[in-house]
Amino acid sequence: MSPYDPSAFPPFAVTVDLVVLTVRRHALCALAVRRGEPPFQGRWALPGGFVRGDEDLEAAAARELVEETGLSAEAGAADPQGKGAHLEQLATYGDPERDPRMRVVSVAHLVLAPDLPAPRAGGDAHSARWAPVEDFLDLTSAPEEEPAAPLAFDHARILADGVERARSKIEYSSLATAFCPPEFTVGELRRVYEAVWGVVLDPRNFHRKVTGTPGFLVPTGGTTTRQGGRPAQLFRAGGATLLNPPMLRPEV
Amino acid sequence: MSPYDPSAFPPFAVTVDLVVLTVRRHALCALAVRRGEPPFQGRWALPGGFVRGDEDLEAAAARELVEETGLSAEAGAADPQGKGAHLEQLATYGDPERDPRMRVVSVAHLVLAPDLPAPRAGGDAHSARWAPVEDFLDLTSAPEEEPAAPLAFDHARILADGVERARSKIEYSSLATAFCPPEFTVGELRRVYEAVWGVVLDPRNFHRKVTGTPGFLVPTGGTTTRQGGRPAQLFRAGGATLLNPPMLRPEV
DNA sequence: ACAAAAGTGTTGGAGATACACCCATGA
DNA sequence: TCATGGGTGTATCTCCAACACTTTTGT
Repeated sequence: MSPYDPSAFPPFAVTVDLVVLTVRRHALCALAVRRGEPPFQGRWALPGGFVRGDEDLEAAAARELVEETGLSAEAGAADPQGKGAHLEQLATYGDPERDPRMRVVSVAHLVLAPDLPAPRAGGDAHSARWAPVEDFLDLTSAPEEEPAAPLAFDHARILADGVERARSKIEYSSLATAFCPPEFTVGELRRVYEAVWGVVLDPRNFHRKVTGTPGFLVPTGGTTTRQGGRPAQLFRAGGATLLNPPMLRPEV
Repeated sequence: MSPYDPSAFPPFAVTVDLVVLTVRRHALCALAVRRGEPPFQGRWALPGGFVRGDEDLEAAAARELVEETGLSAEAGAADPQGKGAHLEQLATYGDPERDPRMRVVSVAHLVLAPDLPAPRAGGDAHSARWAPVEDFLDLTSAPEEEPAAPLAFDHARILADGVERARSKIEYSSLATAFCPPEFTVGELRRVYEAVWGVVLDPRNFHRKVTGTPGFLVPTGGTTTRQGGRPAQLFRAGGATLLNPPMLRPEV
């Protein structure tokens, strides 16, 4: 079986799919687009598209993100300037039956973004929406408004993997700041943790912990009262990417 | 840009590459095969091969593992029976220039195996060897015997990612047992941690910690003196996959 | 004045490190 | 008897959960 035997490397299509997460109204939400063509026409799906012949995987993910949401992304650690969203590779899905049209291998990417104005539906997408991840994952509970219904293809599985990655990664990295605007308060950061983990945290201990972790937060000097109550200090994300000690998720 | 426009999905070849790790003589070692054909003929590389047209990615990885090493693998958590090695997806590498012949996307997988007899070179591989991972990664230090030289393609990067994954995963999961034979002693498990992390651990505290973590180890009732000294209890891997509390890696 | 959110002090307990000490075997 | 590795006990230290309490705004 020489590697030059054409039958040894059957042709594949390679796509990128995006799990785009944000925190809105105290809930972890994912971006979904409505499919305009078969298969799964009219169903919700993750944004994504084909990788071009001369394009790196990460570049393809960043391009699709811009096309479908208008967001710019920066790979690697959350960028302290807040110019764009965090983007990282998630996992690759290649079940031979996952796309009825042909053999498609999809390299899923995870994007974490601050809360944004309504998503702009661009490119192929006929419409786009944010919805709480439970609407796509807990098919047992019936959501109030339009049920998000099962996602197309194997996208529910991909979304679940992305959510799990985000939940575990904010524990030992400073990635939670990727969900915040460039300047944010400790309370806003705490609400990110509470939404992503689905727990309530003690505000006092949380404050001490994050301000005491070296490199996590740097004060900007400003304050804000946008959450009401006593004015809160504003912070930017610090340079640290790994938190030591990690944030502790309350036991399941 | 309809998805049925042929130019929209240029053909890719999809391969799996394997980072196969084990602990031998108190060192973390990786499996490498010598390439029999260009490009990089004669150079060491990670084992791997093309994914077949009707084959799942994980199945392809397991098949390549058997073909090149004779090892059977079981996906997911380390199998308590010890019938095969642990296998999980690592990451996907798709730089357009990574293979000079054509556009190849490689889905790398991580395999953790107990120490084994000499690897059997099967399939395409002309020869195979275990070598300490430093021989492939620290190109500054000159190894004693044959220098392993830089690995072919982007395999040094893939190996580094696999090693990093193994190092962090044994911290919060029971995966270290995948490096041990089906029945093992606490001391043998400790030597796995020491080799993978490159540290020395206090045997007394380590013993207390692992035997006190629920679900990590289950005693078989037997004992052994194969390490010399006082007979040690034998254990199997317990059902737990996530360790709570995690093992703590001594600070860098 | 009151509600709401920010931030500080204090305390008790869980778990980690460091290390003294004992146990059971082979040579 | 000694070397070797296995295993237990115990003091000290660090960090965390819990919660009382003060501060500073908007209404």
